[in-house]
Amino acid sequence: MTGKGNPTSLYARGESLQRATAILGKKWHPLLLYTLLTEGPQGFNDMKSRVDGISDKVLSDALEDLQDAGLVVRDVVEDKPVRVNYSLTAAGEDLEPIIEGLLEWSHEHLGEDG
Amino acid sequence: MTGKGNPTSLYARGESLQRATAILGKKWHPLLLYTLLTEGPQGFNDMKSRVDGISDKVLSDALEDLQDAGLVVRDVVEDKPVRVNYSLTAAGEDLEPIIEGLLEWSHEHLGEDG
DNA sequence: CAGTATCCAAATAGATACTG
DNA sequence: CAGTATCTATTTGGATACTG
Repeated sequence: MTGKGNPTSLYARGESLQRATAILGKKWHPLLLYTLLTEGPQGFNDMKSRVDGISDKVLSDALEDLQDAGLVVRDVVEDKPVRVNYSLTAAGEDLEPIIEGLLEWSHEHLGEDG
Repeated sequence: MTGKGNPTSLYARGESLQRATAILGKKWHPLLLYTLLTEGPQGFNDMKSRVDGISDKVLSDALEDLQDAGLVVRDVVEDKPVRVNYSLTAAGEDLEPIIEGLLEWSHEHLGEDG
């Protein structure tokens, strides 16, 4: 019980929590981050083929969002054809234990299969 | 690197992740859980006054959703007026380390204030 | 290969008023 | 105290087609 009896700090924590879950709560974001964590830096189509069911537009939007949030970096390799590489920032990598925890919690309490 | 080179297991993990974040990604859920974690079991209006900016309807919907997910239990104490008490299930309590991790991550990477 | 442009459907959240 | 009923606004996600 960390903040017992202190509504102000509860409020401040609420803002932090909401800023964090505004990212992890997007439908595809955790999975995209997890893909980068486990499969390493990769291109647009690599991610698309690994993340089952995502469309071009949604993947594009999601990656942009993750860049804006500072979790992912995009770098363009000027070849022909152009290659683009997505990888995690330190902030993105620091989510690993949280994502693993989520996975474990999900298995324990929501079951292995849907 | 746990699932390297195995798209099938990555896919299975994706489903687990999405079931977990379908809960934690709702705007108010993590904060409601955190309130129950730090302030203990409490009534509807207690939660409402602690969670800044939430409306009756949204709180009501959220609590129902958390019950359906098996994270929160609601019990009615038949007094006059009726008292209702919300508390966490074991599954709800097991989210504590994850929520703390999220909070810590948020402070480190998103800053203390907005 | 790596996306954009449109257009559309569904899901969430919020304001306001009312109830036992 | 503990909600429900409406109605609306906003945010996401998705299908399809096209581009350098």
